[in-house]
Amino acid sequence: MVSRWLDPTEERAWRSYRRMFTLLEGQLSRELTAATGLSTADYTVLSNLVEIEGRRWRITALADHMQWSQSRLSHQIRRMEDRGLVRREHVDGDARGAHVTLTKHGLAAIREAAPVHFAGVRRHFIDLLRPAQLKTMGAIAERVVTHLRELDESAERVGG
Amino acid sequence: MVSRWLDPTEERAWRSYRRMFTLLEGQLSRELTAATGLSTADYTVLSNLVEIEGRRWRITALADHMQWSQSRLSHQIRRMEDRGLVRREHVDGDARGAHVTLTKHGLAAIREAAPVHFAGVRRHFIDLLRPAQLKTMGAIAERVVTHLRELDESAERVGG
DNA sequence: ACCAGATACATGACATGTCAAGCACTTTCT
DNA sequence: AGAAAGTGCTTGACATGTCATGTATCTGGT
Repeated sequence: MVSRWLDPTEERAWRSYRRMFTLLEGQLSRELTAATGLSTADYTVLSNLVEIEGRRWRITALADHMQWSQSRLSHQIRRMEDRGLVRREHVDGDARGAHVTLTKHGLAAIREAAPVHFAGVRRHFIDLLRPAQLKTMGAIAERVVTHLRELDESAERVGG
Repeated sequence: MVSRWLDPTEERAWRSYRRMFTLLEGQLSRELTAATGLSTADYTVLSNLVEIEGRRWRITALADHMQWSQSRLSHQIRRMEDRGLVRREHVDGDARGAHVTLTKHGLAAIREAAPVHFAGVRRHFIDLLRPAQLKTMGAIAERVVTHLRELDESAERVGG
């Protein structure tokens, strides 16, 4: 047998967490796409764009912020640009750089999609949980995120 | 502004949960691949195969169990078969069907990979949390999973 | 026995992600 | 100023996932 490196409570936490993620991700993504034609990736990019001053990001900064690889974002933006959701603009003072901004179409799309998205998050996650559970969920996730960030930083100091 | 469909506690729970997943998934997957050459998908398939009597699954049953689409599993198995990790076998009494089983190589691979995987899960997740948090994590995930299953079942009754 | 569906699985076309490399421009150091 | 190294972004090749469809087989009703 290969298992038994986790005790029952641990195994339950881990397995059900994984299963939750898979199912939840699928459900939200299906609902969003059915209602708006946007993929989760589209939605994430648009929602990041709409949430800042000027609605304009440097590509690398946005990739960092989203924890996406720079190349992933570059591909994604190309596809979204092809569909008229976003636009690249040149950056004053750095001819290498590029800004991404929303087009009118992109702005309309995110405004239509956001309620759908939040309704799903509420219905399939938030509203199922008691306030204390929500707090604990936040605490758990922040603990793990902090740990992984520290790991990443110390790896950077060592590796390069 | 588009946000404000979630209050601060809700938003913290949701956002940090998403961020946790992204980072954790990435970390575990990198560690596993670096140490063993297996992808997370490979690992999941192998670990499901090794955990049952006879180490043999019908493809559809395995796909169901893993919550994967049948076609996804079919593609995955083809690739793993090419690398000698699994093998398809015909099923007595149903010429349409196919079993998947581990090869010797696949069995060796999962035995080598499992400790690596569990060590990562421990280090980057389980051991960061207090017992009460683990319990709550389990309860949260089970609540969500139950809800999504019910949703799915009622959709099946209506849709098809 | 026969035919109309159901089932089990595979496959092709296409969307998306990763990794390594390529380009063009900038900065730094002398 | 000029070369080396760094930055910001794109790109191509390839791995992986989805969706629709294809193919073979099986089942149930007549």
